Formats: sequence, C-alpha cells, structure tokens
Amino acid sequence: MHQADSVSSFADRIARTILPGSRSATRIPGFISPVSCRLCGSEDSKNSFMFQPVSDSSFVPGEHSVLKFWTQHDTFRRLRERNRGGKRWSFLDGPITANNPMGVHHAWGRTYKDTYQRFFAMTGHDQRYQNGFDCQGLWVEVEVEKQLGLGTKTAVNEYGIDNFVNECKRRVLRFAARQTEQSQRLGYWMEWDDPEQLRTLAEHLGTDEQVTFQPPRGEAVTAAAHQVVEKLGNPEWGGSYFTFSTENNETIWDFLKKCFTRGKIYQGHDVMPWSGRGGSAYSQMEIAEGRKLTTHKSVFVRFPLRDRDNEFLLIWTTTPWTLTSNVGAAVNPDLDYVKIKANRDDAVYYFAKENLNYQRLSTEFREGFGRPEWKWPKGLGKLKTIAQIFKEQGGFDELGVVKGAELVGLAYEGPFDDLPAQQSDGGFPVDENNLAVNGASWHQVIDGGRDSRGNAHVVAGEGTGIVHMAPGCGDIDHKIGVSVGMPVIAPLHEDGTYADAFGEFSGKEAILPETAELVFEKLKEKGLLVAVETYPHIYPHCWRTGDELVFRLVDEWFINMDWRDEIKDVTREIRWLPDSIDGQNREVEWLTNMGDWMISKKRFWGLALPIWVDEETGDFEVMGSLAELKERATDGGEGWDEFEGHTPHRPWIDKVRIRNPKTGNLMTRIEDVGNPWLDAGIVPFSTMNFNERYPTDALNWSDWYPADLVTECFPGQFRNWFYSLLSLSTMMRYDESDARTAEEKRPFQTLLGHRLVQNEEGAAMHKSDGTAIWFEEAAEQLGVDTMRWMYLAQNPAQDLRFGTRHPDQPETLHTVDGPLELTREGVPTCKVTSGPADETRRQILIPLWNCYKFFVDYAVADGFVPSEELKARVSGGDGAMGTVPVADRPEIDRWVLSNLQTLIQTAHAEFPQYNVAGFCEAAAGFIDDLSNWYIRRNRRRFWRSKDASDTDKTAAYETLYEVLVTLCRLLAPCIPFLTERMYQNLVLGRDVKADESAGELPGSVHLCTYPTAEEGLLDEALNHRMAAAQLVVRLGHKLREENTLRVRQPLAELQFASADSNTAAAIGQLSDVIREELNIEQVTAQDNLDDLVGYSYKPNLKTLGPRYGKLLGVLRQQIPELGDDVLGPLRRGENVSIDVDEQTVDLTPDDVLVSTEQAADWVCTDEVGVQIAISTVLTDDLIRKGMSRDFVRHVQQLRKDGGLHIQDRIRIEYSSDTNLVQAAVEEWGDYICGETLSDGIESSGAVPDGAKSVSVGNASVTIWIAPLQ
RNA sequence: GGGUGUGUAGCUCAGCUGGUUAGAGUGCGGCUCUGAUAAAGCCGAGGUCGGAGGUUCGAGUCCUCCCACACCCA
Repeated sequence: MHQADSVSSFADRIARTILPGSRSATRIPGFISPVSCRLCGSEDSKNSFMFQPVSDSSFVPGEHSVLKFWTQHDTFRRLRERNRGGKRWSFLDGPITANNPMGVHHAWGRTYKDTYQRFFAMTGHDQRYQNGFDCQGLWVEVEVEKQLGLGTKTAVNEYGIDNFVNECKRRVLRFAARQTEQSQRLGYWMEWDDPEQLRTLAEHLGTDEQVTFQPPRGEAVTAAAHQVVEKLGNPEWGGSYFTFSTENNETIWDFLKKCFTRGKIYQGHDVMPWSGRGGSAYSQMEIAEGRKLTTHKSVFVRFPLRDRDNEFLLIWTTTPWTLTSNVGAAVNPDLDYVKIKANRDDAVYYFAKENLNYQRLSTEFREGFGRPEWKWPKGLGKLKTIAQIFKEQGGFDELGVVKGAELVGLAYEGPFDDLPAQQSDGGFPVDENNLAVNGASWHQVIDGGRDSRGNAHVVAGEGTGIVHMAPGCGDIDHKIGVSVGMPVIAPLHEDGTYADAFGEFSGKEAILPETAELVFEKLKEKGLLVAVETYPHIYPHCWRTGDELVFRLVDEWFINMDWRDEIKDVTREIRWLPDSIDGQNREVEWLTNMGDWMISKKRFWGLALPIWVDEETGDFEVMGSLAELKERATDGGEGWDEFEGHTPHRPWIDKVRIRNPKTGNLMTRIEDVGNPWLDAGIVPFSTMNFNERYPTDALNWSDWYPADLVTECFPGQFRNWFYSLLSLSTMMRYDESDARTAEEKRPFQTLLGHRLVQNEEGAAMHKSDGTAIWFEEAAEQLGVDTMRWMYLAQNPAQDLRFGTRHPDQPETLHTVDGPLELTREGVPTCKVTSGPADETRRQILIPLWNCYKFFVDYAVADGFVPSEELKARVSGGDGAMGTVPVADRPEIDRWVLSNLQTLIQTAHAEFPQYNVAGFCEAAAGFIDDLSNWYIRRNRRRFWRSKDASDTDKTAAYETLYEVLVTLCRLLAPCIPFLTERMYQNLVLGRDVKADESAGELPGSVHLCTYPTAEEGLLDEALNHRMAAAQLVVRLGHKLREENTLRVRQPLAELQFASADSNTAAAIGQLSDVIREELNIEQVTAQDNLDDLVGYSYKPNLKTLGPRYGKLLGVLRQQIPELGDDVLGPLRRGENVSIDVDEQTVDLTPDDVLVSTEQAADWVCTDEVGVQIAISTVLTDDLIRKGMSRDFVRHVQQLRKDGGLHIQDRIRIEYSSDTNLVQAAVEEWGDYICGETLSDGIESSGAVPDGAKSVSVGNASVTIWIAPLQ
C-alpha cells in the first residue's frame, strides 16, 4: 500500500486509543481526554462536554425514550411559544371518525400532517395545531346499537333517545381519547386534550355530577359533563375540535339559513332502501355491506291492452309485491319488440325481440355472481328462455316486429286496479298537486327515456324490454314517474307492511314469501299470470337483521344545488395535488353531474336540522342560530325552558316549537338529523371563530382563513369532504351583492390527496377478517420512524402496500407503558410483517445510524470535542465553521459539504410544494453517498494517531460533525425520533433519558431552525468532478469484473481520455481516489486512447432520419462498415462526406455514435464521453503485492472467526510450498503484520489440525494464527 | 351501460415532443470488496412493452378497434 508510510495501520491505531494506559493525556486543541475530564469533574462546559457512547440502534425503545423526553422537557409547548406571533401557516385538519381505534391506514395522512407542520414550524411559522374528530352520524349509531344490542328503531325509542344520544357521545369521547394516544405515539404534534380527561367526561355524561376539566389552554372549568363536552375545542380552551360541539352545529344552522334565504331548501321525496324491521332508511354504504346472493320468486305477468282484443304487454319482475302499486310501463322506443301469438289461448304478447331466445343469467350459471362465495344456487336449474316458456305452454307463432315507439301511449289495465289505492285520485298517499289522475286511470306505456349521460333506461336483457313502473317502490321508477306526471302509489308503512288501502294485502309484510304467493294467486284468478320461476340475484339486505330491504317512498329535505357554477369557480382557484390524479377536473366533473343534496337522515344521533314546519300548511322556516331560535321560542313559541341547558341534539331540541307568523300555528322541528358531511364541511368556519362567539384575541378567523393546506386520503372525498368544504364555504362567503371573488371564497389553497393503504399483496385490509393492522401493532413492531419514512417516500398517487397482519400469530407488544397482549378493545395483538418497512430500515435508518455511530465511536476514542462555536453553528445559531477553514479541507470534505447544500436546497424546493417524497428520495441518495463514499473513503483519516498538527484529521471530524447535525435538522420533520436521539448526543452530549440542561443551545432538534443552504459551501464543479471520478471507478470495477481481475490484485495502469476537457481535468484531480478504489498503481491522462482501442461507428438515427428518410436502412448497414479510416475525423470534430447509393451524405460529428473496442494487454470501455483502459499485464511485483493483500484479508477473517477483539495481538504462521508466496511474505511482511496487529509472521511445516487452507494469488496456503497475551 | 385511468422483467414502477441493443429498484444466480454498517460494488439470467390493425424510413410512445383490471357515475 502506497499509503502505509503516512498512515499508521488501523489496528495499531485502535490499540493505542482504546487500550488503557496507552492513551496520551496531553491536551490537544479540539481533542480532550474524556477519562481525565470525568475524573476532574470540571465545571468548564468546554471540558465537560462529551459524547455518550452509542450502542445498537434499538429504534423502538429509542422512540419510547424520545416520547418521554418531549413530555419531560415540554418541547412542543416551547416550539409553539417560540413561533407565536410569527408569520402564519394555516393547516386545516379533516376530522377523523372517532368511532374505532386508528389503523395504519389513518397514519399515512397523519404523517403528512405532522411532517408539514413540523417543517413550517422549523421555518418559524405560527400554527394552530388543531386536530379534528368527526362525531355525528350513522356509523357511530350503528356501533352503539351493536354495543347495546338494539336492532330496531323501536328498540332505540324504548331505550330512550336521550340515553342513546349520550351513549353515542360517550363512544366518541372514548375513541377520541384512544386516537389521541395513538397519534401521540406516531409523534404527531397537535394541541391534544388529555385522553384521561376525555374518558372522565365520557363516564360522567348523562349525570348531573360536576366534573373539573383542564383544557389545554386557560383555566380549569367545573360543570356538568355535557356542558363541558359541547364546548370542547373552542378557541379559548384549545384542544381538538369535535363536530358534535354546539359551535359546530350552530354554524351549520348558519349555513342552512343562508341556503334558506336564497331559496335553496326544499322538501322532496326519495325512494330509499328501507328496512321494515329496522324501521329506517339505508345508505348506499350500508347497502354495499349487506349485499347477498338470494333467490326470489320472479314472475312473468301480462297487462291487457285497452282497446285491443286479447293483446298483452309481457312484463317481468323479481319483486311481486310492487305490482300492487304499478302505475306505468316503460319501453325503449328504439328497440324492436316482437309480437307473438300463444297457441293456448290465442293471446298476443309484446316484448323485446331480443328476449325471445335470450339465455338469461347464462354467464352467472357458469361463473357465479362475481364473488367466490356467490355460486349459482345448488339444485336450481338453468333459467328458461321466454320462447321455451311459451313452447311448454302449447307453442306460439311469431306475428311480426314493431318498434318500441309504436307501443308508447298505449293504455292498459293494471293488475290490481280494484285496490282503493289504485283508485285514489292524486295517488296514494294523495298528492294535492296531482289530483287529476289516479293509478288505475293512468296506466299507459311510456318512453323509459335516458339517463343524464344519454343511456336508455330500458334495455333488452334480463326482463322483457317492458318495465313495470311503480314510482312508490323504486328509485328510478320514482324519478321517471315524477317527470312524466304519474301518480305515486306508496304502499308501505315504516314497518314494511301494506297500508290500509290495499285490500287483502293490508297489514301484510311485503318481503314475506306468503305475500308473493298471494300476489300470484290473485294474478291467476284474474288470468294475468304467465309464469313463475325461482330467480337468483344479488339483493340488498339489512346487515343487522338479515332481512331483505324494500324500496320505500320517504320525505326528505334537499338543498337545491343550482348554484353549482359558483362552487366550480371556487374549485378552480385551488391547487390540487398530486398533479397526476387531476383532482381539479375530478371535482369539477362531480360538481357538474351531482344532483341536489339530500341533507336529511331519518336517524337519532346527529345535527338537528333547524327546520321547523307548520304541519297544517306545510310552511317551513330555518333557524340560523340558537339565539334566533330562543327569540322565536320565547316569543309565542314554547319548550325553550325544557331545552335550555342541553346540547342542540335530539331529543332535547325537539321540544322547542315556534309560531308561524302567517297562520299562528305552532311549528315543530322535523325529526330528521343532518347529513354528516355538513358537520365536516363547516369546520373552516366553526373551528376558527367565524361568528365571533369567542373573543377574537383567542382566535381571529381572518388570520387563518383560507387554510394553506388540507390533506386527506382522496378516493371518495371528491364527493364527500372536499365537496362539502367547497359548497359550504361558497355559500358562507356569498353576499347579496356577490362581490367576493372565487378566490376569497376558497376554504383552502392547496389540497394534497393520497391513496389507500393496502396489504403487501395489494389487497384491501379488512377489520372483519383480521387483516386490518392496528396502529400500535405496526408502531411497536416496525417502529414509527420507519413507518413515517414509508409513508413520506411513497408516491401519494399510488396505493401503499404496507405490510401483512398475521391474525393467527398473537404477539406481545412492548409499548411505552409496558407489555400489551390485547388492545383496549380486547382484540389480541398480532404479528405484523412488512417487506417495505424492512427495506426502509435497511436502506435508510440503519445506514444513517451507523454513520452516526461511526462518528461517535471514534470521537469518543479520540476525545474529539466540537467547539462551542461549531455546536452553535450546526444547531442553527451564529457560530464558526470549526477550526479548520473549509478552504483548507481536502476536496472530499468540501464535496460532501457541497452535496449537503444541494440537499438543503432540495428540501426548500420540495417541502413548500408539498412534495416530501421528492425530498426523501434526495435524502436517501445523500445518506448512501455519505455512508458508502464519504465515510468509507475517509475511514483511515479517523484512525490516525493523535497529532496536534493533524488538521486533516480535525477537518474530517468537523466535516462529518457538521454533516450529521445538519442532516438531523433536515430530516427532523420526517423522522422526529431518530433525529432527536442523534441531536441530543451530537450537540448536547446527553442521552435522551438524561436530564442535563441544554444551556443556550436549542434543547431539541425540533427547536432548531431549518437549515438554509450556504452559497459559499456549494461547489457545482466539485460535485461534477466527484461524479466523474465515481463514474471512472464504476467503469473500472466493471472492467475488472468482465475480465475476472479481482480488485485485491493491483494493476499497473489506468489510462483515461475525455473529449470534454473539464471532465478530463476532474478525473485527473481525483486520480488518488481512483487509484485507491480500483487498486491501480498509476492513473494517466491521455488525449485519446487511439493506440489502445479500436472504434466502431453507428448512425445517429435521430439526426439522420429527418434528413435522409428512406436512405436510413442503407446507412444503418453501411456506416459501421466504413470504419475508423474513413470516419475517424468525426471523432476530432470534423465533417465527413460519404457516398451511399449514389447520393452524397454529409456527416457531422453529431451524426454518428462512437464506441470503443479493446486492444491486446488492455481492456477498455466508455460511457458518456469518458473512455478508460486498464492494463492487464501482471508482473511478478504486482502478483506478490496482490498476494500480500490476500494474506491480510485471510488473516483478518481468521481473527474475526476466532472471536478476537480488534486490539488483540497475534502471531501468524503459514505453510506453503510455493516460492512466490515466500517471496511475497518476505517483501510485504511488515505490511501484513501492521494491518493485522501481528507481532510476527513465520513459515512453519507443523500445520495444526483444522488449519485453514486458502488461496493467495494462484497459490494454496495454509494459515493459522495464535493470539498473544 | 357510460366516463376516467391503468396494462412494460417474478414483484413495484420509470420511459419527456416517435429514434438505434426498452430502463431503475427489488427478488434470483454469480463474482468482487469488507474490522462503522443489518452493508456496498460489479456481472448475469429474466420482456411477443395486454391483443389486432394502421400512420411512418422508424412505434413502448401517435391513430382505430378489441381484451383485462381499477376507480367514479348510473
């Protein structure tokens, strides 16, 4: 080794620094002896500083320590105080449903939220840090019903709505507490309420006991629990906002009042999926849960055409009970309808031609219904075609074909026109606006029409192409029916039984099979039944009772959304990220196509819609605030006193009545509760003191509106939260003059969406089958920093394949509060594995930790102490760059510092663009360069013996120190735990468990400012030079590999050339690096490598194609054949003309691509304009030198295998009958001994048992070692 | 049924306005290097670029049709 003279061997160095008694006690500037310092107990801060020794990384226990550290040192509060009054950055949290514990799918978005908040905190921004909990709505009710064993609406009423609503509040508070704790474990810094206090409030709800509550800000309050709960999150108290708060509900009232004032609120009807037993309407979400494969008796029925003798429409339905309410029949006018005559009774039928021989459900018969468990029911045969049915009944003749259009307008007789409901003018129940018609008189064929996108509603296929329409029993039927003026016949009571006007059917339950049988019986009596069959299909069921759902006409309340264009304008003022999902267009498209907003829900727990109705006239009014309600209730109304002191929820609010100024009647609140998206959509106003019901010095709305950022999981939210935010804000900011711009109405400026978390195979994770990973399972097994990096580095436009839960492998979690085998909900905690997490740890966290450990290990051994100035500087304050001026540091130091500045610039470019993934990618690259290039290449600088004048060594320490601490600050928003541990030791010399004061330096990495790039340290040219050297090294390794020249074998020479003089110079300057990395004696620059290599040429199609077109085929073949004699001038920048196919082709240097081929004794390669050649000639000198390196390597392996400590000394013996080995040992013995901490090396014939035979060069050698005492 | 998007190596994904032998990471096989590292470096195998037509000197890329999947809407 050419360096052996200037650098003492590694082993010698270690022996001297670590072995007791071998350390020099001499004080050297910048290096102190920690031992002597401990002994003297110096008060001098300079002397008392020392790094704590670093052991293994122990990420998860380390995170626990950091959590305690933050609590103990009140770090978050200090951060907020430091930034108070600074420039603002406004984040608006989308409320998380406080109904279940958090899973890893929630943690993705929360990691973004925390990371961006931390970045903007480190850049000095004042923030609100308010988390939100979504509290009201069906899902809470559902879980509470399960918990209380209440299956039906009646059961809830019996239990008591007040008790039920209190139970809902309790559940929300408990899960808010739970999610708070989980979020804290994630490192999510928010102004949290104390979880135990939330639980205490939950326990006391529904009692009159006084509870004392200490909010995050301000004085403690003592009051009844529900009076505290309704004010949670208010501007004076701080803490998370809860959408059940009175402020939130009241601000929605404000919104609805504005809608009402603009005439946008109306009552309408909707046909909803309904559970008779449950007594309530079902949402789409619930229906999706309850879909099941079932069979129904479906029926073919004939409707006699009026004024035609013995002619019928053939219709088909799977819900016979709806035939009682038939009003119309729809056809597709463009479709062909066949006309057949049945031989049995000469009846003529019309139905879609295509259906005559249509094999209904033939695919499902073979393949099932789309899920593995949905196979064709056993014992059920294939369905018959309609032709088959008629053949079985005596045969038929085809009479011809008519267009659907010819059927439109034909009148027919309904199957149940004898029922009073059919004869009721205005339909049933009577619609005052439609008194001229009744069901029996209306029956006629209509055009089924098309949906909003132009598709026909009626198609041939499963049915008959003629659709029986019962606008009181079906969603589409209702829409179409209303549009053509059909009377509506709604047969069912809330409990799913027929109303009185249905004759024999009255009181019968619609879904019972007996009811269907009764229908068939009646049809048979009337001669209308054609056929009955068993028909399998997917049908919605009540997921609670398992009963089939029916469709039922219900009254609902709507917002007319005819102001959608205003919302679209606001949408266009917002930046939607990530770009690739085109969120703005998605939202605009949704806004274009959405219908009116149905805001009512027939439930118990939720926003009390502030609509009061005069039952007699149908007049209604909307109250815009509790104050307005109080005024009206106390001025002629009633019930205020009963209500006062309660939250504006059912049942309490229902007591309040107001008087209709027009009629003098008392008006009653509608029983419905509100759509929960209203709750979440109002928060830009309700949580920020928009109505100034709290002092503005606590929170001033206009300071924080609009938010700079919202970020949520986007699938679904374009029509949920994003939609409600935009709509509510647009309306809230509307004024009569409409003077505000769309920009002034936007609730947030940027939206960052991200996709879903999936399991490792890319499948959805479900709570029901145990594949959903609870947050703490992942946190305590994978580590939170690891998870955070996974989330942050992921492309938000793609699903994150997180990992896999193994429900069959219970796992004890070691949490900050001790071992855990069950979650708080009593679910066993299970093993979680994650390839991506392992990869993140292996590639990012462990290398980072080892860089840190490397530094500290040697700094401790060497007694290196950073100066106060340097510590102040790297922690973000004023201070000097260390004792060695940067200009005096070696090029590689300046290179790593320069790269660091580039990384800082990347951070400042990416964070404000909300592209943290871009920063993570750059940071990962930097960590790799730091570990595998900077530290690896510089190890020996840290090993060198102490020497006061060794500025090169001091430069190494100071450089690595600066890089590590700066890197901590850069990464702190992303991996707050690991960076805190590193920072505490590097800057403050303390363990996170220790309790020393931080002095004047920031006491936490999170109290540091975010680094800013220093132009003076940035050297683009140097970055370029190092990149060139790395390229040559890579090419060199490639040549060695391709030619089986192992790296331990030194080679004589590498020659390089580059057309670019800068690159050539760069490589020349870094030839030492290249020599060492490639183990090559000499690196020589050349103008060209023409003597060593041959050249081959290929046409550049990109430049020649446009010029020579069809000639390209010939050029492609001929140019390589011309060779260097003809084309050589191109390499020197000259032009060449050639004749091809009797055409002259002018070639410029750009028109060809040149590559190299190798000559004898040299191997060569090239890439991006750099050529290198390596001499392959091995002299005996080189071979002996290579052998010595092999020798060292084998001895080191023996030391390791023998379990020797680094400082143990040994003696080496070997046996070989090859003279070359003897010669090599003689020549390089000192080197071998120095490298292996050996006192001697001897040849011996007495080979001990088990001695290892190894290859040294081409020779076989047996080597054994003996430790010395 | 309609809309949008996706389809490239075993897996996850890049491939800009068309250009030569289609790349990266990971996994696999091999070699090298190794006393901070759980690493690192290099080489290799692995592709009918979903299918079929078309435009072009030239198509993963542009056009048409079809297929599969995902999401949204109905």
